[in-house]
Amino acid sequence: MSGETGFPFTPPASDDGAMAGLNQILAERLQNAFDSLEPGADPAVRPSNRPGVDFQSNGAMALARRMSAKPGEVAARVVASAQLQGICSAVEATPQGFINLTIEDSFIARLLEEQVSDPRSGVGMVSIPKTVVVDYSSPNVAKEMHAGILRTTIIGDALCRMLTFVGHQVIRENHVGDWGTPFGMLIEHLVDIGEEAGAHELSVGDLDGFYRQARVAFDASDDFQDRSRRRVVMLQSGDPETMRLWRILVEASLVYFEEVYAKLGVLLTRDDVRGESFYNDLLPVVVEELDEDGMLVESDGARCVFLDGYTNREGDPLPLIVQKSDGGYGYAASDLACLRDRFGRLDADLALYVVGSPQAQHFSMCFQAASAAGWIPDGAGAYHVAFGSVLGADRKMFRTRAGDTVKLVDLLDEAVARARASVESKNPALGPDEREAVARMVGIGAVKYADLSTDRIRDYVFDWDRMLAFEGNTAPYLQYARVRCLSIFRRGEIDREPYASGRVPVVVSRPAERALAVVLLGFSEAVEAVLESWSPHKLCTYLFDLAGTYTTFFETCPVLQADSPEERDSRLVLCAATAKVLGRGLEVLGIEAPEQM
RNA sequence: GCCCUCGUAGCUCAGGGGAUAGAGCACCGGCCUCCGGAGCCGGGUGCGUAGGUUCGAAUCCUACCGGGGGCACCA
Repeated sequence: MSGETGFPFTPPASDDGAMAGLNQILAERLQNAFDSLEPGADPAVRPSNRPGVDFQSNGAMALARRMSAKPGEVAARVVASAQLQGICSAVEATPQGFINLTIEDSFIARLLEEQVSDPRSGVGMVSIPKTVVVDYSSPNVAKEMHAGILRTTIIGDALCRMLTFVGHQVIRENHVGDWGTPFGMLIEHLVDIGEEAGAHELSVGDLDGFYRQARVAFDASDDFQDRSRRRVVMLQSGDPETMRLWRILVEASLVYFEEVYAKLGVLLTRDDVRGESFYNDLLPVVVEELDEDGMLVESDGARCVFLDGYTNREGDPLPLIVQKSDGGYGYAASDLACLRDRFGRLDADLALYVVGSPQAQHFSMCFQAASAAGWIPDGAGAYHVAFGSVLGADRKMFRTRAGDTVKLVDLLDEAVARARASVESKNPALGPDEREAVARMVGIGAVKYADLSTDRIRDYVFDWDRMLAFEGNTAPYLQYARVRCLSIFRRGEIDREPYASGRVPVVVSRPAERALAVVLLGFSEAVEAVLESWSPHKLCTYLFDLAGTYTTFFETCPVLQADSPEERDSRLVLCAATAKVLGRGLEVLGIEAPEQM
């Protein structure tokens, strides 16, 4: 399996004995009943929006068609043989063939007690951990990290966290651009301004300034161009002095990257850096193996792989250029070497590429070529986790008012500054240290969540006011909802621990309590949904729904002033459980959540 | 020209074969001496167009329209 079409990978969750979601429990129970009519028939269990109904099974209608029977009768037969005692308080087969399922209150309560007792809030560990390589972020050495690097970094990081959470072995790969023809120019510029000045320039974080100056010198001087070209040759031949200068550039950039990653709060470290230079020695091997397989065709002096289904503007076959006519290697060679390395040396089961959608064709071709070359073993696969562009309010590429690309550090600093102002005005009682910490969590969280909460394939519109709002599907809203859950314990001077450990009985009687419990039980399935499609926004949608359901509960069900101690305790469990799920959900998205704000 | 992708309420977005398509913002009206008002309730002529598949289509297929992107040696 490869390419960007088709089902990406075996979904990792729920393949073990850990707690199953309600949906899954019902599906399993109904499966037997469906099997007795037609083995393997899909019960098609879905959440229901009918009043008083929790789930519905839609499988009887399709089955009735195949059996040439009446849908209502098939549904009735399923209902008659399904083992739902103790799980459902009401099961109704409608004449159209819907099966409406209402969960028994006590069953909900019992499951919730189990979930609360589980430190993982019901999200299981996979029984067969896979090795998943996640390629993300990939900034360029000696180039400023701009806002465009945000999406790959944030989405990739969230996926890494979730894969790790469910038990996979995750290998983060930061495919830093540290090699290629621009380095001739950059090194010569370093020589011109002196190493000390160069190091200073790079250390203050004005990487674009350095790059731009080099570019200007390159464009202005034939002599500089010649030197640059010669320098590229020296770099590629491993000239020691050139390599020393190159390392200065790389080192300065890596230090800078780590600063930005720390500010952003992502998992990437220096150990995850595997730049293009790493694959340098593998490029000739890639060419050789492709050649041995008879896959290489010379075209206009370049050595190419031609794949079915790809044509250029003229309708002629489009090559994947592995080796350019000048003997240099194209970036396809680098990505092919990368694939070969990840499935060969790293023994990956899955390689994810969190890269913008403009590169879809490139990856599609690379995956297909690597597959044809036999570098992707059976059962393994590569998948392009594509995403759309970040747009400004004008619907064009996100830029500063002056039209420049936005520096990532500036963007993050502004997010924190805006969050600080917001937190300051809304809770002046916070001490300065705490206020700063909260501002950081809220500001950075808002930026991340804005990026994660919409379908990654779409372009998204960057809007400070919307992402930092305390209303709507935002990080601050979720963080605040969690704070409200926690503040009840503080207000009541109640130790949270017993309520968050499953030792306190849960009773769901009021509709709002019941609704909240049912949503809480959907957490594991929300995580699964993300990993089935590499779409973090599905977890965001779930968390937003949870927060909204909690708010309704909070409005209609007094906790500290409940009618009885049992009711109060049960409601405290609901609060604790909501706080846990919100906290964990944000955590696996890579977003921190404060205790107070 | 070919390929990919997106098009859902005024705006920003969920929903991706199932019953009456949802949320936030904005706008209008109402509520609350109550655990954090950063609240709650009510208010809507909306699935780009046209066909097709299906018992059933916002969802799948085809064509078209509109936006974005890609299409030979930059990565």
